[in-house]
Amino acid sequence: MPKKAMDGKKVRWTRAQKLEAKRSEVRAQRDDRDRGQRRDQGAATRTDRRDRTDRREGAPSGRDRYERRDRAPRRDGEDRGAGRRDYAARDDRRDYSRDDRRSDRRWSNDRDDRRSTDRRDDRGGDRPARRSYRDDRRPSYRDDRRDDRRPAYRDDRRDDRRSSFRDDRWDERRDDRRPAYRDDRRDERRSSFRDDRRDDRRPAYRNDRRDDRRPSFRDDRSERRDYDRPRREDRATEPRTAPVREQRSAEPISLEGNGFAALELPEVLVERLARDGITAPFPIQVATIPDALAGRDVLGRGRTGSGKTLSFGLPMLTRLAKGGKARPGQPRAIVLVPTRELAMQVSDALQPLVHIIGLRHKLVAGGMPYEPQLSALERGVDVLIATPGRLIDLMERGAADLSRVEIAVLDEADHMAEMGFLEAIQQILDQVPTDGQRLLFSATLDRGIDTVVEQYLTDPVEHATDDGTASVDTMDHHALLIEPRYKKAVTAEVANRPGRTVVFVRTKLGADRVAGELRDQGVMAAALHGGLNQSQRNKVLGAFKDGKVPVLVATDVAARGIHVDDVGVVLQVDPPADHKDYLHRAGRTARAGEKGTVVTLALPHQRRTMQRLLDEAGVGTSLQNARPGDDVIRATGGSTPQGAPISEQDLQRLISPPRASRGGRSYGDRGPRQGGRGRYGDRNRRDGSSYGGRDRFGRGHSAR
DNA sequence: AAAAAAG
Repeated sequence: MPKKAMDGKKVRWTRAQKLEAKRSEVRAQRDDRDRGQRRDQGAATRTDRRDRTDRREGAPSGRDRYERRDRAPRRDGEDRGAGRRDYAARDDRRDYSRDDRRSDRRWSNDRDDRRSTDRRDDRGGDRPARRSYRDDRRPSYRDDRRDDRRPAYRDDRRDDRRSSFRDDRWDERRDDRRPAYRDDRRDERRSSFRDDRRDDRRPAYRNDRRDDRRPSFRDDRSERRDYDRPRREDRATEPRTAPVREQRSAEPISLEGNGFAALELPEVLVERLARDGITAPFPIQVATIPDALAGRDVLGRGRTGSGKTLSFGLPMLTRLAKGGKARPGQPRAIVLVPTRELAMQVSDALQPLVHIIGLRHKLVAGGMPYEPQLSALERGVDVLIATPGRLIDLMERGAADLSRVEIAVLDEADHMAEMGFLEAIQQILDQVPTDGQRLLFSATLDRGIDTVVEQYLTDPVEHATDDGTASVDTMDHHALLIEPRYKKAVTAEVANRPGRTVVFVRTKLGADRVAGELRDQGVMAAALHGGLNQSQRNKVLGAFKDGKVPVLVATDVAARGIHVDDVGVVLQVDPPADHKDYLHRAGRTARAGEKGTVVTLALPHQRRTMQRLLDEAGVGTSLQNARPGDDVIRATGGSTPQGAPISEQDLQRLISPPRASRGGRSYGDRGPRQGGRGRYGDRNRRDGSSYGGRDRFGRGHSAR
């Protein structure tokens, strides 16, 4: 790590940075032993990387040079945020307000222009010029970014990963008490893969596809398989006026008075939206679309359900359609989202628009087969909608090269800026050309989001369509103080209501447990959490969207972005961790102008935390005592459940109807099918039993 | 402290 001083400048570090440098050195030595002479290569690469960053962030002022040096170790260290934090914490910089910094950044970018201008005479220094993607600029990027850099990354990471892997296995070998669910997950995953591939189901799908879809996109779809289901359901629930196909082509669509047309979006897009009954843009769309169309970096805040997907989707597609063609392995835009469900939703929402404007998109996320994603990339894809893990994976495989990304979008950015995610996001965004457009959307604009904003956004326009607190006018908030012994009963009463209910719990185990308890009391409920394999997740979510399962018991996987209409009540069985989480969870109801109720349960020992949380969230309510049967609960529409216990098998039968039944049936005709479990009953039962095992385990705990 | 994201 002392190699860092290689550029000849004297380096001043804070203590923390020295420490980190020391650690890195130790790591490097260890790597040395492992890898022999590769080290040199790696060192050279590091310099390279730094060089590039300097170009982006560089500014001639002494202060800024200091800052750069100050930050340098970050690039090599594990924690890339560390340098910046230190910097922010330094006494002598306390007066250096955020605004100042921002204007500095703008300045530095101007300088960036000048540098390029020096190299190339024909470029103006103003933003539009900088934003253009010209062929002759590219080679320089490629030089910087490719070849020698990537291997270095790969080595680093692989090393880390390998060691952690080793530990894992080691643990397993000597430890019989290994966490149950880890094992479960691995099993499930494996079996799901096998299922995916083995596939006697495939023929049925293919028929299905041939029926109602145009052949030109068949390629793109060939991987759908399991993911097919929720997609359709999305489409069915998403625009409430879900038009039937024939209706669409029937009458010409008038763009008269169409709010989207007024935003100067291409007619094809406006028309396509109108066909789904989307003619009036939401406030956040009105606010952000013009700026995004103009190519500016946008920082958008809006409650989930406020239409953020279109806010970035429309301008993104419009700008992409204006020119250029995706080259193999080089997407022109990336949309990063924190969860797979969200990725699928975004992909679905954009799909008709992407296609109608003549572009190609691809969903790239974990838990899905690689091959379709690889081949789509190879063919060339304009928009990549991705979760960070798989995208990085593909980058490392050399399948995705981000050096020609013109537009980068971060959805639910506050979540992405959290510990553990941030690093991945940085790794990805570091690969994206610095002069591209960046759009950042989130329900809240803090939680360390500024790190990302400062690092990657240039002179962003900020649009917020609400004040960031809970909206009291469309949402009723109840906070109930209950005794522990009533918790189960109150939960069931609130959940036992007509319409959809989302129940939030803190842990995965808790989700399984509560869902089980609800079913025991005769309330049809299913758990959704990250411990389920992808196909289970899809099935559960699909069944919930279908209305087959009215109660979804979820961890915070579902807190953000999951878009289901008509969720009347959000019930928080476990209080959220902080007021942001409260708002995110609450955002699952009262979507798109509808009414909704948020009920939060708190136990006596949680009373004070809970009240503080309510205040912070800006919900104007306070805790009230409640027991089963109280009026408060009646007021939410809940009632004491009377039904007979629902078994695990009943649930499974409901959420994963026999596969064979799907072949040849049309869109609208997808109720539960009579006639038993069919040929694949066995498969279902096998899935179910592994799930049930965990469930019982969880319930056992709850008896305590 | 938990959850999410790569197998």
